[in-house]
Amino acid sequence: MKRIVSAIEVARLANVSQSTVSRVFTPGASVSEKTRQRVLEVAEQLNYQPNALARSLITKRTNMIGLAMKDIQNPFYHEVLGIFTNKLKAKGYSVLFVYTENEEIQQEEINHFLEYNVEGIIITDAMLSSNIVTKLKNNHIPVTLFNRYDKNLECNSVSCDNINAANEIAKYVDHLYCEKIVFITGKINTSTSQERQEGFVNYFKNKGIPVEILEGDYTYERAFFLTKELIEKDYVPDVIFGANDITALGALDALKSKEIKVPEQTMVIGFDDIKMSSWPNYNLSTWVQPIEEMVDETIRLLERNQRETGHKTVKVQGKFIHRQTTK
Amino acid sequence: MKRIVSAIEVARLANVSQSTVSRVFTPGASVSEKTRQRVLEVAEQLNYQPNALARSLITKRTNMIGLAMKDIQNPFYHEVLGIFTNKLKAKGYSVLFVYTENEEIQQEEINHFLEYNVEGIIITDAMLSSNIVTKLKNNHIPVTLFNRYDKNLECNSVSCDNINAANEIAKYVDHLYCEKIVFITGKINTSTSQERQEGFVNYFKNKGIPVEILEGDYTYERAFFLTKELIEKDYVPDVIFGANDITALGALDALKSKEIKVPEQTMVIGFDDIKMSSWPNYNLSTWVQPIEEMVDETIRLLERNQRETGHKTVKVQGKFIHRQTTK
DNA sequence: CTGAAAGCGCTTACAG
DNA sequence: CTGAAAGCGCTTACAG
Repeated sequence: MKRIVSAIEVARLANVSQSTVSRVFTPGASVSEKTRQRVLEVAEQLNYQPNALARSLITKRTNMIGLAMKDIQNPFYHEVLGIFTNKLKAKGYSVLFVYTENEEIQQEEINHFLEYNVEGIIITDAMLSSNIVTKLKNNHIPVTLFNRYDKNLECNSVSCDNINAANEIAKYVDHLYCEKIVFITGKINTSTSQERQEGFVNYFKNKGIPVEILEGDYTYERAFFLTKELIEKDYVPDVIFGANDITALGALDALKSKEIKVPEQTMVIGFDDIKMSSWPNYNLSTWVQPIEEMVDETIRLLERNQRETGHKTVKVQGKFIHRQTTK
Repeated sequence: MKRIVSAIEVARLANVSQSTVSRVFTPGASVSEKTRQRVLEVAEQLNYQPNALARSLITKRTNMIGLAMKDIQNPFYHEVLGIFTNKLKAKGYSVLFVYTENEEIQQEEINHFLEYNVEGIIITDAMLSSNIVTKLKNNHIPVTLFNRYDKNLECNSVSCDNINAANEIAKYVDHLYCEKIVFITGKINTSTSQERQEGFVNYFKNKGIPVEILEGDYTYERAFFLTKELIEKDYVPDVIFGANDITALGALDALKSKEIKVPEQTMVIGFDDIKMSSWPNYNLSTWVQPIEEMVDETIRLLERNQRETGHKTVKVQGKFIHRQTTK
C-alpha cells in the first residue's frame, strides 16, 4: 500500500548514480552545484525523502533519544517534557516517548528503546533497577535520571540540590519564628521527597525544634485530606512545607476551606514553581527548580557519554521565590 | 563505541543459520522447540536483541506512530498524552513525539515523521495546512486530527460534538432563568472554540436572549483578567461559560477574588473535565470529554487506513457533570 | 566530482 | 524444520 520512493528512482530520473543522490542529502559531501540542483529538483518532484531507518542502519546513528516519564499528573513534568522535546529537536534528535505507570521503569520499556537503538535514555520521575542499569551499560547506551538520584546506581543523574534547598527553606521559616512546623512528604520512596525532608528536618533538629511529618504521596488530594484532618484536630500549624507544589496547593486549599488565614495564621511553601503556583488565587511561595538548566545538563551528560564512559551526578541550585503564602 | 550484537553472531554460537535465529524472533515462524531453546539461550548470553530498524527496512512496517502536540499548558492534553501512549503501546506501537509551538504543524515536523516512516500521525490540539495533508496523502500516511476539525481538510478527525454539547449546556443554563449570560471564548481560530460558541450562542439567539462574548485564548490568566474587568465595571453575570476548564477556572478565581458568591450570584461552567476541576476548592461544573473513547476512535481510524483509503469524521458525545459551581 | 560495489542487520520466498 | 540467497534503502571507502 505504501510505496517508498528510493534514491534509485531519483538517480535514474536525474541521470546520476544512486551514490550521488545520497551525497546530495549528506551534508558536507562533495557534489557539483549543477548536479545538486538537478537531483534536488527530481527529488522534489518525486516527493523523495531519505529513509532515516536505512541511514541509521549503516551509520549506526539513529538520532533517537528514549524518554520515559511517569506521573503525567504533575504539571511540573509537562513543562519538563515540553522543554526536553524542544531542546532535543534543536539538536537534531527525535524523541521516542514512553509513559510508564510504575515507579520503576520496566524491562519491557527499556527493551523497546534498545530495539530501536536509541542513543540515550532519559528517565524522568522514575527509577531503574540496578539490573537494568547494568544491561544498559553492557549495551553502551547512556542513561540519565532526571530529578531522581540513587547513589548505588551507576548512571548519570541530574536534580536539584534538594537537601540544600530544603535547608534554605528551613532557614527562612526559622527567621519567621515558627513553632508549629509541618512537612508533608511526597511519595516516600522517592529521592526527591527523602532529600527535601532531610534538608528541612535536619536544620530544625540541630536547633531542637520538632517538625511534624505527614506522609503524603505527591498528590493534591492526599495533602488536602491531611491538612483538613490536622485542622479538625485543632492543630493549626505556623507553616506547612509541601514536598512539591501540588502538595502545597492541596494544603493551601484545605486551609482556605477551613477559613484559616494564609499567611497570617499559617504559611505555606511548595517546591517546583509550576505555572499554577503563580495563579492569582494561589500565589504560592515556593522553590524554583531551574528546569531549563536541568534539561541542558541532562542532554550534556548524554552527549558526553558518546565520547567517554563513566557517569556523573549533577545538582543544580534553584532559588526561593517569595509570594503571598509566606510573610 | 557501541557494538550491536547481530543475529549472525548468535547463529555461529548456536550452530544454526542466521535465518533460524531470525525465525526464533519472528512470532509464528516454524522452529523446532529444541533449536528455539538453544538460540534463546545464546541470545540471552550475548545480550542479543533484534534490530528494529533493520527489520522495518525489510518488512516496511515500523510500528511507529508520530504524535504531535501543542499547548502543553492545558492539563487536558497531558491526560490525552498519557492515554495515547498507553493504548498505543498496548497495540505494539512506539510513539515518536513532537511538541510544536505553532497552531499549525510545520512542514519540518512532518518531514521528520516521514523520514522515520511512521505508520500514522496523530495531531492533537493543532492544525495542518491543506498542503501538508496533500503531501501526506501522496505518501499514503494516514493522519488523524484529535480535538480539531476542519471540513476542508481531507483527513480523519475525532472530536467532541461541541455544538451539541454547548447546546445542551445552554439548555441547562436556560432552565435556571439566567439573563446575564457570558461566554468566554478560547483561541478564536480553533474549531473547538468556534463550535462551542456556535452551539451556545445559537440556542439563545433563537430565544432572543443576548449573550455577552468575551474573547479569551484558552488561558487561565486571560480569563481571570476578563472576568475581573467585568466585575469592576459592575457587571455581575448570572452565568459564565468558559470554552474550556482552564478558562472557567480563571473566571472562577476572579469571581472569588471579587467576593462574588458562586453559584448564588454567578454560576460557572467549563469544558473538558480536567482533574483539577474536581479539586475540592473548585468543584467546577463542566462538560466531560470522553477521552478514552476519543483516543480509541483515533487509533481505530488510523488502523482502518492501513486497509482502506478515505477519511472519516467522528464526533463523540460526552456529558454534563453538575458540581458546585452551578445551581 | 562521480560511479561501482560492499555492507549495515534483518525477513522471507525457495528448495530440500 | 532449516539453510543459502536475494533484497530493503541507505553510506562510504575506493578508484578514476
